Amino acid sequence: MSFTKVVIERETDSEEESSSGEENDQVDDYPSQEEEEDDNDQVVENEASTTTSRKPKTKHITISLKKVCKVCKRPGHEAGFKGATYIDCPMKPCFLCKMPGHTTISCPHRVTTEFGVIPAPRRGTHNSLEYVFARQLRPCISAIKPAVVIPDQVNCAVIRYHSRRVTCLEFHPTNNNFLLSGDKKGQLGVWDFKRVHEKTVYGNIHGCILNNLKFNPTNDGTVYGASSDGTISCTDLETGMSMGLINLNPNGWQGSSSWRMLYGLDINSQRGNLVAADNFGSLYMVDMRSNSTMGDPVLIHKKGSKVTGLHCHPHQPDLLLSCGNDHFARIWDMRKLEAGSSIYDLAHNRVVNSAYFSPQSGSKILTTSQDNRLRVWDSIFGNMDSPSREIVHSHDFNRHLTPFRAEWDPKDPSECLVVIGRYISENYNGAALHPIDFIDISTGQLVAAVMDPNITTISPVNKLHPHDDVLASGSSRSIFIWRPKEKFESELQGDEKMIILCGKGEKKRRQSDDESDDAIYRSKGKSLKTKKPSLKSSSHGRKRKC
DNA sequence: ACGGGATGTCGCC
DNA sequence: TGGCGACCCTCCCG
Repeated sequence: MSFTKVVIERETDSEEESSSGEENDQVDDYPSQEEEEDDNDQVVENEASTTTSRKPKTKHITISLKKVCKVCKRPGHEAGFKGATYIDCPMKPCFLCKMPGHTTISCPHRVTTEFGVIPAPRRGTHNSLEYVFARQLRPCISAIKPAVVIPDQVNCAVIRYHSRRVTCLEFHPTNNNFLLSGDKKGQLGVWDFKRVHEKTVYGNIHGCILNNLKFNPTNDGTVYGASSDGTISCTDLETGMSMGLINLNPNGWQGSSSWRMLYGLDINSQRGNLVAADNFGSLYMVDMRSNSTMGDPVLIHKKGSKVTGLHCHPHQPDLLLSCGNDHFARIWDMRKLEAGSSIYDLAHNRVVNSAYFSPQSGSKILTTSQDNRLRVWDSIFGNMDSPSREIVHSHDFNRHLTPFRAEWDPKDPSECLVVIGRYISENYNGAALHPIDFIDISTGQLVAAVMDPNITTISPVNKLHPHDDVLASGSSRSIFIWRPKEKFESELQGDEKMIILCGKGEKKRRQSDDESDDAIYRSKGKSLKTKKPSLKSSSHGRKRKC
């Protein structure tokens, strides 16, 4: 192991070294004497003695510019990006599966097409019913699984659409080309991605993070939003006029310990209720006919902990699913909602970012937890005491990123395909890219990892279209629409894409809210004549059918 | 090109 | 139980 060595000459006259502390500063407080000896003491000592004997009046400080690990500050190894490949610190547990003894590079879960699956232990699974299921039914299920087309090419995009990072996306339920987006600032974007220049951002609805958006099932011209400003809004998409349904901070800012934020949001159309939950563990219900709150808030997660998500069962109006920072996802009967009365508590090792019933039958639950695992809980064939499957996948918590949430494909009748962005990057031809992963939860296999060489940021927010083969992804402040390559080519005649670049900076955006900053580029497969993001056709995007 | 800032969660005291 | 500091493969801006 050889490190660069630099010798600094310093005039000291006859004076003794004033303080060792100063010297320590120069060598960056590290390494300590003992470890210095351990590593390459010989060189250091020789250097010091020869230099001092040659020039007695000059004190030489030998600095070994040891490449110190950026993560653990120890010498002998390096961590961080080497080109487009990230080298893990060997002192830390694997960044992917969180187990000690190896790094991400050598993690057995890294190649998720082959591994990545831990079948969770299931008690009492050796009965005859289980045997019959495994022997006779399971092969049929995989055989009838329909071919799924993966949207793998960027079709159009709005670069820097929002002035802060995107936090949620929602497709319009009936108008297939409309995408709504929320951001960290509380702004609501309405974009017609078929006529890409038709986009609006409403900035006066919420004061901070727009955490969730849900359409009104009886009037799809209005959308509800839950925000960290403590309000639930109901906004008319045409006018941008908004009405508040709940305000948990009517007295304004009284300090962070009392400020309430709303995260989870869903609509129970059969019961005519809107449910929302806050960062103190409470659930609120609103009657959508009268827009009035119903009853008192109910504590559904640990007191003082954030409820990160809510989801109503697609068929059974009495079932509600919640998840939170107390490491649990819980199933509730809405007819008797009271603290501690949950039907099931689904335990996780870390914070649960999201929990969703499967979109068609509602018989499965998909959870995303910050322990880098997706879990599937099966209410028909599984035991709700433990997940029927755990899938190791990189979607860690990072305070600067919108939390990752694995989402079902609403069009997949077999309820197997889910989409989720990936945190750790992969080296694709010298670029560190963060793919959006499509995973088959019945096998744990990675079906596709889609990426574009121009999207170098992480895409934590992803939504699959309810009817079409379209994926919307939110990456930093930009929004991308992905479509399958075949469709893309037949419908758009070649590689044509529409890319909109919004204003360069926030300052500019603030000064003029008109579209003058925007530039629209049309691309026919060739690279754009601009240094701005060009979104050239990607040769990296992989597409497979499952 | 580099450095600062924003700021969730968790473990420790 | 509450406050504080460490964690972190971010991302944007000056």
